[in-house]
Amino acid sequence: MARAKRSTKEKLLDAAEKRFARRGFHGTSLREITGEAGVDLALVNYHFGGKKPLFAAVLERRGAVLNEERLRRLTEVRRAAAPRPASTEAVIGAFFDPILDFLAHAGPGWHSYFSLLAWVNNSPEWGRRLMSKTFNATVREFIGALMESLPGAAPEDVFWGYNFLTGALTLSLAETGRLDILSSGLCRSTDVAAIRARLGPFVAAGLRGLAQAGTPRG
Amino acid sequence: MARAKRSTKEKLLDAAEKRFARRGFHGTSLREITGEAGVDLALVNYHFGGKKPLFAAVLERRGAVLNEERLRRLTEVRRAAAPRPASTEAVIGAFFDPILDFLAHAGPGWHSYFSLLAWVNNSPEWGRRLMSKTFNATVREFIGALMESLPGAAPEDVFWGYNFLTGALTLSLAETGRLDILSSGLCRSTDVAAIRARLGPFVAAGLRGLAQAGTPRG
DNA sequence: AATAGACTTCAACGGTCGTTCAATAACTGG
DNA sequence: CCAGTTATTGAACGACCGTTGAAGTCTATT
Repeated sequence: MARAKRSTKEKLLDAAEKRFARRGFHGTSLREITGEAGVDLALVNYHFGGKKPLFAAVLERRGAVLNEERLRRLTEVRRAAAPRPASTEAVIGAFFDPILDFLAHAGPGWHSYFSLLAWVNNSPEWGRRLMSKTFNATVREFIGALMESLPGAAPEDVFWGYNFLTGALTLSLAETGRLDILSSGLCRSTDVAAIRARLGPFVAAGLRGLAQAGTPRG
Repeated sequence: MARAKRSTKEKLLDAAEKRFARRGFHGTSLREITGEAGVDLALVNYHFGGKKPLFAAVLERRGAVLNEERLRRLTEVRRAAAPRPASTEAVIGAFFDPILDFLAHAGPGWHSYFSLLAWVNNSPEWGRRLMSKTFNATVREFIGALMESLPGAAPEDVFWGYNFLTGALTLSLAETGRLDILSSGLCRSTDVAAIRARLGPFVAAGLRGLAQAGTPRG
């Protein structure tokens, strides 16, 4: 075994990530989490200080990794295009591809994490504070890059475009299985390659369409 | 008072709709709901048979109204375009406009309902069964109409396009307030007119882009 | 080996949950 | 007005919740 033993904290984070992703914050009990982690109930409070801090820690752990990778790719596509601004497609790729790469090649933890992220992003209860705290700085960078890639587009249109973009991404990550039923099995919610092939073109075309439709208005 | 007194069932549905929309199924207690409704706790079980049946009834009540209005408009745009298929924009309008009209001109109940719908749609726990039961028949009609409006598009692309479309809609309905923060107040999550002006153009362009990008693949 | 500190265990606390049931009240058709 | 149904009340049930504190174990340093 080359792998070091997982610490108690990591066991708890992994188990919490998995359970929170499936049933949300209120639908998951600490006894479920500690049971799955094989760890005593009281250790949640010892290591994290409570249920809510544990939830926040789950979101933060991979969120930091995701932010770093996204910014790395954004810098890359910007440098490749300099001195012109990066294209809309390239910016979108830097935003989506880290997620899709982690989903395709990393462990099942990322699967749960993105499912949880989809849940949080649509939650009025958590979406505002928690998402903003972890992701706002990075997202603002990307929105800025999108504005540069769409000269003449109204800022409001780009903000709303980002909202639609992340909504489309979010529902794809939630893996509710509904698309499977709707398409009678033709499409599968878990098909990362299918998302990769389609989500980018969809939102790039959407953003351009929105920018063009919006310009004459202003 | 021209309005008839609300029945106990309606009071419970209204209160449950409001509370479930804000904190989800597990985050809302029956005592909260009955307290807000001003009725006795035991009446939930008397009238609905339990918490889960109440939740399903909340989803079903306005879902039936929404389905009816959507299908009415779909029939209308199809007849107006006959014998040619309805345009992608017209089909999308028949799908979105009932929601936006209810939001803009009907009572606050619809507001809570759509927020709840956004929550359910992204939930792995409820999204599959409950959404499918109430909405699949109608949604299949719309997907069929979208396919007719995009001749040559691969069915898989249209199914995925619908997934992105409904994801973008869903996040807009969730009203998490995150867009307000991201845009420093420039955009407001609750601005129905802003959604109406942008969501249609965005997804129409996205669907066309997806269909065009997909065709050479097949 | 002794000691200090970090970690883990166990049992229990008060509180809230969804649900149930017998009783009472309100309504309705005769 | 009465009988029979429907609706409402109030209290209570057992189960599970998040959190706590005291006691025990492990680890590293002296």
